[in-house]
Amino acid sequence: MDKENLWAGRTPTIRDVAVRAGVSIATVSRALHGSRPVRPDLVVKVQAAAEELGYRRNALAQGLRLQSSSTIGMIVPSIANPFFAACAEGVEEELQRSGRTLLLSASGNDPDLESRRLQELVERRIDGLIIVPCDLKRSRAVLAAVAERVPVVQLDRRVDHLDSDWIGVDDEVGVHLVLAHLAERGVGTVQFISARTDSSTAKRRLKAFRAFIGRLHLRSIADPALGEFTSEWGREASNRLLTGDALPDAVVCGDDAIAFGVLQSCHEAGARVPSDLMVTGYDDVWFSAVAHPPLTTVRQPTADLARVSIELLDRTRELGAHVAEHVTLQPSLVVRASTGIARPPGRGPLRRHHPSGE
Amino acid sequence: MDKENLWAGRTPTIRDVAVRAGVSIATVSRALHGSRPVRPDLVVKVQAAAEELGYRRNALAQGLRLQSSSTIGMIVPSIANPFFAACAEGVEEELQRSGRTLLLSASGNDPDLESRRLQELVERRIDGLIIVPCDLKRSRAVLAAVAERVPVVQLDRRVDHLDSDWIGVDDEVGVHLVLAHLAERGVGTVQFISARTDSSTAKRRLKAFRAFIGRLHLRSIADPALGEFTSEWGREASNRLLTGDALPDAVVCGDDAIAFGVLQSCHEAGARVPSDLMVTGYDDVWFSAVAHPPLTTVRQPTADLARVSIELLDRTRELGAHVAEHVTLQPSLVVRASTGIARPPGRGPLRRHHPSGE
DNA sequence: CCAGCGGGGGAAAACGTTTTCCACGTCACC
DNA sequence: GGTGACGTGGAAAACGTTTTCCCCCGCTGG
Repeated sequence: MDKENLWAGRTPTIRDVAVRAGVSIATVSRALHGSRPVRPDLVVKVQAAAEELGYRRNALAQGLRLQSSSTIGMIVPSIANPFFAACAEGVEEELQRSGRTLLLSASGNDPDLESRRLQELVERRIDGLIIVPCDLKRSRAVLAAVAERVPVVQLDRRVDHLDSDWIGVDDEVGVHLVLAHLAERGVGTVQFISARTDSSTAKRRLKAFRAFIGRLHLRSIADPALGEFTSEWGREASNRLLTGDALPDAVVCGDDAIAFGVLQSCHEAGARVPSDLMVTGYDDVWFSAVAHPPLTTVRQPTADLARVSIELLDRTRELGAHVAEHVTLQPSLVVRASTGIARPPGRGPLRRHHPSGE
Repeated sequence: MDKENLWAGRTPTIRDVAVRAGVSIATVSRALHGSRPVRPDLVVKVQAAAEELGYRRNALAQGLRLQSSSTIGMIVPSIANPFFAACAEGVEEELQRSGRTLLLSASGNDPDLESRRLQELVERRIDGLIIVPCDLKRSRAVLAAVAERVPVVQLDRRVDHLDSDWIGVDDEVGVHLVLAHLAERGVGTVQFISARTDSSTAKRRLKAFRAFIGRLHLRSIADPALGEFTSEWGREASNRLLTGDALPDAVVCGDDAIAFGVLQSCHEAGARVPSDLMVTGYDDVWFSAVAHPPLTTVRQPTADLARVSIELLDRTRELGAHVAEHVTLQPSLVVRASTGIARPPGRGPLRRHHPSGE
């Protein structure tokens, strides 16, 4: 087999199809897209020729001509963060329905990196941008510049004072759901462990926390511990807490990753969750359900977030520049064992199978 | 003067820069890329003009002309699976160094979907493809066709009988590490919970498991339970196991997600890990470290996998078609508490802080 | 002083599409 | 039977680059 040839061989173009079908390239284009009527027999011939040659449109050329790459760019702080991964997966899935593809970049929570990748995407002539801006302030300038050239939707997080579409969930409600639930469970004292307020979500959750504890007659035993949205930080902050001389009834975490760190720290220190200490997360990433104990957390509807992101993008595309739209979805509380009743003790001895007779 | 043109939202082209700098477009191109010497004063002028206009190259046009999109396509079964997410993040990071970007798609473990997304990527004229083929057999045909047009690297999984580069880790060694470790810890009986052998990794791990248990004097109490690489399946299989009338000393899981499901099931049934039952995972995704108990697992070096993938791609690009290369990296065992000694009991009563005086 | 050469700028030809024209038949209608 | 109208195919012009030529100019060496 002449693999050699094929490697060297040009991939077939619309011109090759035209020759083979004995028509002009214009006719080929029209036959394949139906953009104008073509005699039925020619359509058949063209399709046959395309099929035989294994013709595939060149999306670059098409994009150049059409001034639209049918490509959407997305920038998230980290792909490995399962919340963002879920959003990205949702977006990707949604895009496939309209034959578009996803250009995915990670900013690593670094505004400079973020800005560079943004430029990259603009150069690729993306038709729209979905971004989880990493920094409340420092992401603003570049993003503003980009927003003048291409439709932009901010997802989850947002920057200050930028007139751009945004889609996210209501952090006030989310935090309120958690705190109200804790209050109902008889919690008196809490500790908030979250991330520094560089991002809008961290900021809003903190603000909401401060606003609601008083109203719900909860008491914070110490200033909120603010670090990063990572399990390492959760572990560290929790360790500090557990070695301190006062323990709250519950630890409220800024996201699930932090909560995992807290849970681990509790296990290591021998603090039992929820009987000694309740723990809550935020995001409802898929494995918060299989944590030990399963985590009470605030669900953000990632599929909806993804869907609406694209709706907003498309609307902006149609309408042209218009007044920015802010869509706020409602979160829901997922109650699991980390704020529930301690699990019942094991039910009697386990039967064990031994290789050679008992 | 065509100030008119420069105005309305049109993003500036190389031609605009040329006009502003008072040179030809050829000179602009050369000045910006240094592809041929240009008089220093002109270089300065061009750069200034480009800067002032906010000029950004049009990657579509460039790609069309250069016959290379400086884009790499990647297809994984699911972005939400943290192992693949880690690989994708590694690839993305690596690509940025050479100014390329990542086109990421998810196949959802469906060969038909996979094939469609593959076509999409080919149309986008990706310079290379990194794929985790979802099905050992059914992914082959399309992939073979694509491999004739564009450099392909299979990552982690691979299809049968395809002459293409592959990079992954040695599953024999990985499984052996786990089993040898268990044997050393005095385990006599084991149960394997993994995924159906539609994928090469599932198949190889199963084969290795079967090959080594005998040699290490372990005994499998039942046929391996084969489902999917999900925590739901782990949970289900484990539930069946725990309600059966025989319990192994250890459960060996095909990946970490399964292991999480198993852990959860154990907690629910009151089986203590590792004292009643040891559990091992595979992949070492980031939160296996914060599971309860932290999971003993096989680490796959995702960053290396990503790096080598791209090296292979680039080499194929340089050399043209060449005999396929298979790179096998070595996994390592990460021993944690899920096969260790049960954690020491809590150290005395915890101090609790109460709102109003103790 | 002239021929040759080298340095460097510009015109123009691709790259593969889509779409606007234009041309050519055929038909219908007066 | 002439003349529009209509239906449909083809030529060609973009889209924004990079790069191959070609040309001009100044220098150098004989």
